[in-house]
Amino acid sequence: MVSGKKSPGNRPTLVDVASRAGVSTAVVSYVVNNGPRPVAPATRRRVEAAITDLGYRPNRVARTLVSQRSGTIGLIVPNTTSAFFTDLVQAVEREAFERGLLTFVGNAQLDLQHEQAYTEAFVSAGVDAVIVASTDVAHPLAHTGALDGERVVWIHRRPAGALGPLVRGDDRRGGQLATRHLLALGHRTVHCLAGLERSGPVADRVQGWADALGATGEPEPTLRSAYHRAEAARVVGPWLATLQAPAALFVATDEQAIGVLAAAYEAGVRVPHDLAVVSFDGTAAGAFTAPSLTSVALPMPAIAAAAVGMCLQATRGDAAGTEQVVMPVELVVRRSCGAGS
Amino acid sequence: MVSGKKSPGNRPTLVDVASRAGVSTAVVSYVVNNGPRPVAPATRRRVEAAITDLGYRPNRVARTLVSQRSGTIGLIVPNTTSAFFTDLVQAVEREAFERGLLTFVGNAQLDLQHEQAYTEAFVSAGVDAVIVASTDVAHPLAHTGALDGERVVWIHRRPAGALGPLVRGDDRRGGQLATRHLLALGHRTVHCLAGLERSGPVADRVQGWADALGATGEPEPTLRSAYHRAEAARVVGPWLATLQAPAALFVATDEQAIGVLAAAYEAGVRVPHDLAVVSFDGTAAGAFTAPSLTSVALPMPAIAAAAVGMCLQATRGDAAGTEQVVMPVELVVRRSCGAGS
DNA sequence: TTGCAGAAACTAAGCGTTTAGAGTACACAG
DNA sequence: CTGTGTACTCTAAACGCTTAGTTTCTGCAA
Repeated sequence: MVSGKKSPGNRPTLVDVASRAGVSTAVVSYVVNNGPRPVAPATRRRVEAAITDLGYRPNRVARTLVSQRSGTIGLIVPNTTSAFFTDLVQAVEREAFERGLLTFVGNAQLDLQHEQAYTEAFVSAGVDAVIVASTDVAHPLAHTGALDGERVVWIHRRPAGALGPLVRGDDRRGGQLATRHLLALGHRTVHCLAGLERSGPVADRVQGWADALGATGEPEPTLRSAYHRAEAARVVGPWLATLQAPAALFVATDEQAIGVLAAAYEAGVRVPHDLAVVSFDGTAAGAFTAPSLTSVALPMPAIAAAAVGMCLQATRGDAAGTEQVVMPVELVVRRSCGAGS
Repeated sequence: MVSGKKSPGNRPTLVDVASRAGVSTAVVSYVVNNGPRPVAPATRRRVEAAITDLGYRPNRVARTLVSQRSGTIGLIVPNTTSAFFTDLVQAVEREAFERGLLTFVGNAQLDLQHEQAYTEAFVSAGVDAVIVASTDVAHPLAHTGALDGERVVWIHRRPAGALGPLVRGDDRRGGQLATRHLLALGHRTVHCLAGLERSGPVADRVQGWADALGATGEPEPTLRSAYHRAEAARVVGPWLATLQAPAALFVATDEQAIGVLAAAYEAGVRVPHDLAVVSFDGTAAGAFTAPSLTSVALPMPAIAAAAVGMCLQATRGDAAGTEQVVMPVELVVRRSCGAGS
């Protein structure tokens, strides 16, 4: 260690740039940030030259510490592998990057403990906001106040008692759309594979299904399964064995529909010939199943844009606690319903 | 603003805890970190009480700034949606969380500019290491020295001239395994859908295919496509139209195989009856296609564990620049090859 | 020449931690 | 009673950056 202050391998800092350009660190900061104060053109050029020469890159950590803004957001999803969340992560991360934000991704693994752990970890990591697609039950942090003063944007559903804007799709209308489409194709009735809970976005879709069937009271879906393909396949298998073809089935999520397709293939049930299927989400995965899925599509890029936009809005803790954006849905017709081109 | 120092909404800091416990911040730090110095049991209890009362959570940002360790890693993948990388992100993030690390995910969008931007952003965000599954071409930062002194772990392939340990699967052997399996099933020959490049992990798989066929010289696959399902479907479509059934096809990645299955369905080519398919990666997605994919599986959890482990190892810049871990592969037999149970 | 405004640059106080170095208090041997 | 450990605890200097508050320097009017 002969060198003066620090081992030469270290990244250059503001001080290095300042001394090389013969100015104070303040000036360097001003030019780096196109700062709050003006810098003379000649000085600016000298600083820029020093920055280039040294290969200086601002240290986000230090910047975050003092400015209280990190340029990062956290995204928490129930899992990373199901079709919908894969698309969501992709869309959010992309949108964020375009706006100069880095994304932390947290996989709650369908577990509230994890969801909580991630939320806290992200906050302590200084994220400017966290986007939560909550596991479909009451969010544990909504009540503890651990989120107070933090900017939280909810996607899909906002747990009871939680604060922060919500971005969601028009689930009920989507359910109607899907069901009516199958009805219009000549099916006398439409079955439904729903999720496990009685409320929340997926329940709304099921409600839409019931609406279209003219049902009243609490809808009772034909089948229920957790939101992953394996479980959906398992649940639908026995049902397929006793199927009176032709039949029609509305599946509440693409993820489950992928399981249904797999089970149908195994059971020798031909889709759409014996069983017409329409699902919900409009995921990328659904476009390349065999057969491809007719699905009610959520405008994922718009959802991501809205959510990320809300992360940037105003300062934390503003009163807009109950803001809500409902995104329009659209039926994308492919093969699985039997009407595909 | 009547309150003493700061608005009460702010999170408590070390100073708050210290003053409430009647100790210095150093002591608080020692108990929080089970620190480098001992703390008397009674004092420790007082500090712990203060922490609980105040709901204190250490600020990762400040901690990172001084300790130069952030407890975060960055993961950069060419895209987030294809089957393999979905599984990789999932596995790495999970492994990291279990070791107390947070994960930044960067989607290079198959673009080197993005890959570079993410790498720099992650480094400036203070990640302890970055795991890169590089877009399959020369990595732009490998040469600029921008990564010097940073801990980088490569997955899948290490660009020429790059430093840092590599974790990869036994691609060539996997290609042999897949091809031999099809041969053993009675096929006289096996076709191959490869990737676009002539070298790298996927090229190794193709080499394995050629090995099994007893070919010599540079292997010439039947078809080539980019690594996404849409492109694979497009490329394989015309070929399917002229297919002499029964035939056998080795597809270099699950992602492409999903496209092949979709195209086959569209073309009325029955898999495995008319076309036996074996692919490579062993992704979760491949288990629920119709038909399910027989695939050479990479041990994803082990790969993630190895990669994350290497992130933690030693300090940055150690000499282990060319370390390499080759993971064993295993043929998972399902339906698409025609031998499935 | 003096005074003053405005522009540009500098100084220094943090942001919330970690951690060497420097006490302090007490127990016990001499 | 003094000297020397031992066992904690405290003080204060970073970490790299942002940004008020202040100073310095010009140019120009009077």
